[in-house]
Amino acid sequence: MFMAPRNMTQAAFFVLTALADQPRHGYGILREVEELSEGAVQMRVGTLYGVLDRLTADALIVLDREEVQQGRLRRYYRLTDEGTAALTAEAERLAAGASAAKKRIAEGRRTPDGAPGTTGVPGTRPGLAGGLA
Amino acid sequence: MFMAPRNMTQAAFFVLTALADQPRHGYGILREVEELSEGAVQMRVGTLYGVLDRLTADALIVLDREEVQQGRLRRYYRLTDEGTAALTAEAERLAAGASAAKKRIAEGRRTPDGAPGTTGVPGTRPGLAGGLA
DNA sequence: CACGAATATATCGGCTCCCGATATATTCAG
DNA sequence: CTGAATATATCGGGAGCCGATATATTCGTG
Repeated sequence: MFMAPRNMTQAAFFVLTALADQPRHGYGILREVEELSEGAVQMRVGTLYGVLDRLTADALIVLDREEVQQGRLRRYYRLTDEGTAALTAEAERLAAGASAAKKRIAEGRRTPDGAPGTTGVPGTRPGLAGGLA
Repeated sequence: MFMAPRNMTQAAFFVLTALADQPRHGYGILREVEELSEGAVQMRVGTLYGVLDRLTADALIVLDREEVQQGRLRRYYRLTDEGTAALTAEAERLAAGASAAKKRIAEGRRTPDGAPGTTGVPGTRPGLAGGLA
């Protein structure tokens, strides 16, 4: 039976993003996530391997190859087609959610003396998929 | 000392978004989240009250008023200024993350025969705050 | 009138998942 | 030799989401 894909966690999202352009190994993912988020996201080692296991189990990533560089093992992972699709969908969902939030904040900022709660005329509801999906 | 705000959960984000334009009560938040996400997000009752408690404890929302409509109690919550700021910041973070992911997906889609792994020339790194923050 | 659905509140146990700490091993700089 | 960086992995605690459950009123249907 088909398992409904539960919401992707933020950690999983950033791991997939780090792997989007090329295969990377665990420690490299850690550095790349920090770099692409400009230091905003600092994923912990303890978080990474759990995420890696789950993404592998869900077939969103696969073990690409294993290399030995200067005596140190490097285990490279890469996105599957399914992983790329999932990342793309998640990116659109995030963008849509962010867009919807911004619109609503702007709505709430309008003159608070206009009989709040009584009118409620939505007219055009923004919604999530506003020009994105 | 300043508490570093731990990452906002998706449930918290959607509750704040639902409250962004006007105060709402618990059950109304549930319906509004489902509506604004076009059915994509169906928050559970068990999730809601935990989120509401945490957001209240973090002073991102406050109890606005209590009404009795047709014998049923309605407990309305509204955003605080801090809550609006947090939601705005989170919306920008989500948009930036989504944007970064899309760019990287596009990068990975380029001709895969160009000596992968050896070059690694970053050139212009997109980063998260690409024209957003 | 009885029943179910919708409205509206709230709690609890289980499960998933993130984080801090910890462990192991090699390379390189001081 | 020592410490930092690189690189792997595991474990326990705690936070947070979900399903189930409970209570109570209103309204529509039979």
